[in-house]
Amino acid sequence: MATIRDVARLANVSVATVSNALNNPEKVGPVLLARVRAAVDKLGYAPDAAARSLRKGSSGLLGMIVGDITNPFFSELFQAIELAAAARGFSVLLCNSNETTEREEAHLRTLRSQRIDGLILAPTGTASMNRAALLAALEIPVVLVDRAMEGLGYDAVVLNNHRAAYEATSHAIGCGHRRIAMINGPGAVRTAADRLQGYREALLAAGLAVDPALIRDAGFREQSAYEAALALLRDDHKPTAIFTANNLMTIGVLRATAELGLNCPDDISIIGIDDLPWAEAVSPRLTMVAQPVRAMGETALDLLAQRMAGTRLGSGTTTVLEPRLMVRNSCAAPKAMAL
Amino acid sequence: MATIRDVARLANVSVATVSNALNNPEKVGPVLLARVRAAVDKLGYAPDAAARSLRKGSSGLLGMIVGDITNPFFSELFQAIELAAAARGFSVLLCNSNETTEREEAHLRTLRSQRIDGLILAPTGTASMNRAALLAALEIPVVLVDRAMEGLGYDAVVLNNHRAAYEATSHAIGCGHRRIAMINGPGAVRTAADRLQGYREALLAAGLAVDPALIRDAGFREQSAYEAALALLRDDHKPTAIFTANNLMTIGVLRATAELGLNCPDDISIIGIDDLPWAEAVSPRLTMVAQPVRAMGETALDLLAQRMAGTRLGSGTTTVLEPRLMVRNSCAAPKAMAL
DNA sequence: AGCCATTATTATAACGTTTCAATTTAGTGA
DNA sequence: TCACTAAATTGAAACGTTATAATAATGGCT
Repeated sequence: MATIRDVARLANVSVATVSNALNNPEKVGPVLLARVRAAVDKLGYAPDAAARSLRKGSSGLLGMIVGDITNPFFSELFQAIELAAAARGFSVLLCNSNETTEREEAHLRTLRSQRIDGLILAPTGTASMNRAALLAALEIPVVLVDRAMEGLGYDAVVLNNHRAAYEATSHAIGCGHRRIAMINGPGAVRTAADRLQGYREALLAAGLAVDPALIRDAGFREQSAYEAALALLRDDHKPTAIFTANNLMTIGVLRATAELGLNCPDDISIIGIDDLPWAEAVSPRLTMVAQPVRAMGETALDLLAQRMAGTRLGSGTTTVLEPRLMVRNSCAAPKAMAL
Repeated sequence: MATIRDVARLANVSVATVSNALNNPEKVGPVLLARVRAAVDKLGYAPDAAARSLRKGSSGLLGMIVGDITNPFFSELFQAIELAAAARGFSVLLCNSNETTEREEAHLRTLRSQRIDGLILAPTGTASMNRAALLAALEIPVVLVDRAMEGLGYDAVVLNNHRAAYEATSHAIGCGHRRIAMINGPGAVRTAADRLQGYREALLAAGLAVDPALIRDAGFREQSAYEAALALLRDDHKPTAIFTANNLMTIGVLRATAELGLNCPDDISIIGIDDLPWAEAVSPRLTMVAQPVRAMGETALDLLAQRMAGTRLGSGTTTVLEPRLMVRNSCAAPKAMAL
């Protein structure tokens, strides 16, 4: 593999000139520039990122940690972020924490060794002292996505979770539902807490009571949501609609209704947060509250870039993005509606 | 950020000893070992990957290029590969080519600069001279996944595409179908060609004619598959079953049938290659031919590791993995069957 | 023509590791 | 106790860049 010295020799210039020709073309004369470029082409020279990183003190690498890349929300988010990063000359090291704190911390360690210039973190679960320490040890800008973490001073980009839940619940109410169950994430997670609050307020605003029996914590997991939905739907006094707080849990609920042979939306209405790429492909088409995933990724990367460039200072702020209700067919008027 | 010198100073040993303590613990005495470890802990020292890479000539980084990380097949594949790589001490730089050759080549270039130690490539589209040159310039082991590329001498891990299509088609025939359409990828891609061949042979083996009007090329894309299905289903002499050659196209077909108000499987049966995480969640549950994604990732990484370690030599070979038919409900006996 | 102010070019010192060869220390047998 | 071998420790070179400071070349003015 050709080095910068080979290029310099071939172009008959100094290595400094080659470096300049590549990084500050305006600083080198036209004839040498041409000679260097020709030599670079002929040798197929590609600068060694490690050497550059060592000398410059910055690697051109960003880290991104997500809980589950298999989740369409995260894979779309990564797609948006990688695109935005590439446009700015950064590569992204994607890490899958599998929703466990250990792997998240392990990844944090390797990212530190890689001397990443910035980190996009979708924190798994709840706060952890250890994690906070590892993040601080990174000594680089961090932007949180999807879930904010209070008190650490990081920028964050999150959905207006309250509004998302409020709109979903209101839509169900508008369809004529009175008993609306909510399958939520763990109460300790801020995102889940906000969504619960939005659900409650929508109910209250419509003059409906909040029935604790209709609120289940399924930890944002599909299997638990499946079980919760099964329990809910087997109950004598079952709900006419189920509102799920994320895409995985929506799938779990779908599975439960299919298994029970229930027809949606005739027997049970379903509405969830997080749009799915195939929401329009199934019957009934799924009514969902979509997150602006692309905008989320772009905003996060923008914030990160500003921090890295030093054009943004001070304590982090939380950017709140608005959800969009995608009205389709899975949430409709209950068939056997008691008027 | 602490360097190895800081550790050496604190532990009162030479930098060489610190390096050895970290990389070849057996080569350093117990008391110094302990001193070094204590110092490392106290300083929170993490070796600089760039410096190490520069000196050792290997980066500990693997590259992985996929066409669309949003596709569940690829995100599961990445998950498996990242896990296997981490177990061997490698990090993975994931690149999304968005199915375009330009971005794929751009990624190839940055991966080269990063001096990755190995590459997992899911090549987009057909062969390209330029790509072949870029790959060769990498001068590192490459393992192809999902699609083999003939004549370049790389190892590859692929599905037994012929068998997958054969089984899918046979299953449809077994259900009583006689007019089975196939929505396929571009004929120029080996994967698509093999699947077509499997479809044909299954038909022939059952004594059925191959009707060219029932075979459509939708380029492995959802939208094209949607359009193809629409055309197919509006025809007077329409098929009773549709076989799709990948997951995206299955979604497209689903959308088309939903739009036409057709009931699956009563009006139209559907069977496709690539399982989907939500195949059991929708009604009807989708009958699909699953790829052994996890095994694929592990095999690919294994091959790559062997090449990198130099324990595997010679020209590359293609490992063929077997599909698994997941019989569910979307492919059933045609209702109005002309006997 | 001669001087000064730019502008182009270059030599060289880092950056933080690993590794080789050299040195020191410890251990053995006579 | 001494030579000799093996094991432990270390000094210093090298990896391929970039950036700084120094030098060389250019051009504009009197």
